[in-house]
Amino acid sequence: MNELLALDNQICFSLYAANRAITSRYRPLLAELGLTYPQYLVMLVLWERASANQPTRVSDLGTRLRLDSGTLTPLLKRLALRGLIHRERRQDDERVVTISLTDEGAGLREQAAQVPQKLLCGLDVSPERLLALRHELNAVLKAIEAQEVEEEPSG
Amino acid sequence: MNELLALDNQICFSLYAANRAITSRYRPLLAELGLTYPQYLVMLVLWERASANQPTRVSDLGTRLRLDSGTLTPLLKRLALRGLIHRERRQDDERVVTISLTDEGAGLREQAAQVPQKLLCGLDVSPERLLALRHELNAVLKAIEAQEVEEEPSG
DNA sequence: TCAAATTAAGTTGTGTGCAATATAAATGTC
DNA sequence: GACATTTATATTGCACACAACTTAATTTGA
Repeated sequence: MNELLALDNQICFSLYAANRAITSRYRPLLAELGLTYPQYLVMLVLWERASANQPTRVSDLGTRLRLDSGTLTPLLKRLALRGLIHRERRQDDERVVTISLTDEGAGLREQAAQVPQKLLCGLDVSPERLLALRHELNAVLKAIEAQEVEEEPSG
Repeated sequence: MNELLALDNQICFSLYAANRAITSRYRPLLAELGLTYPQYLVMLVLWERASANQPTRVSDLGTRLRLDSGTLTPLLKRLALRGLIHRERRQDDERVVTISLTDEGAGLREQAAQVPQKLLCGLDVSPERLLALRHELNAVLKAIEAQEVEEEPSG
């Protein structure tokens, strides 16, 4: 009876289960917008950067979302197929693909603005508590990522 | 600049990123055992139930891990192929498949017992803080799942 | 008792994640 | 200026997740 191995004592399982549970709450709301959850995250980044007039490369999305091209390339192709974004090779550096919003993609933001409230209302956890949880998660994320840099001192 | 839509203000993104970050820390440790992360979770449940002499059905794993047969069936086939488990249709109810550990599967527990410590040491977050985070995550998970039952009162 | 409903697991198809590798363009170096 | 190195993205292959559907066995109930 190794207590350390008990499923309920694994922080990783709590994260795993909570993440999937939250995602499953988003799914029907995002389906109304015709988006999957990772596609929604990509759109959030694009909306954010567009309103700051920042052009966005595939690698910018990767850095922000911690995703590589193996995930992003097909996802972006689907968003392009849906008419929400443009993918364009940059003239002065043909290695780079620039992602920009179409009018439809930019317009979708208004509908998306409803999503966070819709999700929170009906969830029996106070906003303060969620805020605290978010801060804790970010701290753990930071600690893990700091460790990764530490272990690859390939400078 | 809709603050509600800012990526950094999305609890869901913190969960998503932290979950993948933690999982990526597990990956090399579990690779030594020849397990993926979801396979590890299944083994945790099997070890736990075996030490309590509880037989385990596919649906027991599904309930505990919140996974359906579409995920579990192929995963369990891979574990069986690896020689860690047996899959057997129950005699008295042929709809049910019982999962049991092979000797090798049971023996793997000793190696797995090293995993949690290995993961925690090197992570610059205090155990107390992780414990608090786990409790918070479980509370949110419970709130979400309570809501699901509430919305499907199909009794 | 026997057809309808329910239950348990399996199958199929789509969309991630991620490792490994490939391709092509730019950069650095001699 | 030719060649090795680096950089940015794309491709391939595998393993989840999950919705939708199928199959087969059991239970229910008129």
